[in-house]
Amino acid sequence: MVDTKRKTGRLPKLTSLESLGQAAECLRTLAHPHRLRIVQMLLSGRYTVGELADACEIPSHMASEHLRLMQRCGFLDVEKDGRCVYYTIAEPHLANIMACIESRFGGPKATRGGVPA
Amino acid sequence: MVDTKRKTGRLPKLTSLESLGQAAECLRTLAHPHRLRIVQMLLSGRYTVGELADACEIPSHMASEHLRLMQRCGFLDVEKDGRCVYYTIAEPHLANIMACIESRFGGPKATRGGVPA
DNA sequence: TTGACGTATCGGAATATTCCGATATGTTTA
DNA sequence: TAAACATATCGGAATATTCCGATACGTCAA
Repeated sequence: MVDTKRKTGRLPKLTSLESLGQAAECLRTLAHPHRLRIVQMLLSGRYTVGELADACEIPSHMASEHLRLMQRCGFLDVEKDGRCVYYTIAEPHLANIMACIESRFGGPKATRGGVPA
Repeated sequence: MVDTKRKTGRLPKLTSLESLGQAAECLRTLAHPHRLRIVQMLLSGRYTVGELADACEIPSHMASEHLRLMQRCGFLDVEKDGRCVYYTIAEPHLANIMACIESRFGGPKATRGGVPA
């Protein structure tokens, strides 16, 4: 049996497992190099599917799938203009998380496993 | 062909896809409710495998697997004492990312999809 | 209308992840 | 020594993810 009160009183304030499940879902949605680049692009303005696909060096129908995924979980908004579709950031917390990521992985050089100089 | 200079000069400073790949790997490692809870616990001190397993309401051999995963990618450090194994945070950036996550999902109530009141 | 273009969707193969039971290792106590 | 304990590892089933080709949809120009 799980004994959660074996040593009560010393535990930190824990986020509920349900909320952590939602957080994990969001992190999984973000956890892809092309989707991270898309978010990084969109944090500086709006772009079309084709522009984002070029920036990620992938065919546009794959960019479209990534964008749909991120839109469905509330990260992005859509705006149609003629035959172009513009995506924008909808979830403001993405700026914070991206800042965390860039502070650790930001440099153009990889610095694999170490802290950027 | 990918034409990256179709509209030069307006792109934001982009992190290399290689670095974003590493970032995505780290995010995937973090993207699990039990692992998030483990990190949240360890940010307040050191705990044994059994204590972390109890906090996650999982059998300890599963906590052990999560811990090994996070240790292998440099998130955690290990310290043996008798027959107990204590884990601690090794990657200081985890505090930042966890703060981002808590600012969005922090409340004990789920507030599914909305911002905590 | 036709054709080109930008975007979106579908189906399937390859791969990765999660979870669990069984079992193994090392440590302490009797 | 044997037994109990804490932790770790292995093998496999169920599930999820990623990627790709093919194709469909809506819009615009000729």
